[in-house]
Amino acid sequence: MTRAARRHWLLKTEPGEFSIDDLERDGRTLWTGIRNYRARNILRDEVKAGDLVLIHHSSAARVGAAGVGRVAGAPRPDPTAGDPASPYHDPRPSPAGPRWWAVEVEFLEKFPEVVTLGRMRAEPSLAGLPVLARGNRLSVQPVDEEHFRRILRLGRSSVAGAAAPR
DNA sequence: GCCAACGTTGGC
DNA sequence: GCCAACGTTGGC
Repeated sequence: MTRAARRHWLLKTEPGEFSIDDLERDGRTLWTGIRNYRARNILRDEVKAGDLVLIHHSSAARVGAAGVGRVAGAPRPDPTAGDPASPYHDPRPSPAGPRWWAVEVEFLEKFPEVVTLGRMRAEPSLAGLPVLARGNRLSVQPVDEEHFRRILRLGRSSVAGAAAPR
């Protein structure tokens, strides 16, 4: 383990817009449309190529971690910000350089079942995970490596999981 | 659809 | 720079 250890993140998406299935189908995608400064700062300044990300479905029937991806390149200016045809178009001038940033994400795996927020909350070892905090709206969030591993384990074992509600 | 929590805007 | 009003997010 080096000091420059790979970091782990959670990326929110509304599956009605873009889901883990879409990412699996496409193989990779440019993760655009982040329009919050705190999320932007994390994306632009901290996310590195090779970092692993949980793909998190929000505003969905099953809210939670749906799979895993990997950051496939350095963050770059979000092209949708300058595209009048995009719902994420931001017409404001940005004289000091790009305001919004995006990053390429490649598909790694889809969990057999979404690891729901309820499932995560039932897991004492996931205490402190930012996405579980009340009122947390950040669309790019850090995830501890240990938390990441535990969610991965939950996701991979969810079919065989004993406590899956029907 | 409700509504709590958060973020942004804008008058002062 | 304060802060109230407004808009958005997002779980439920």
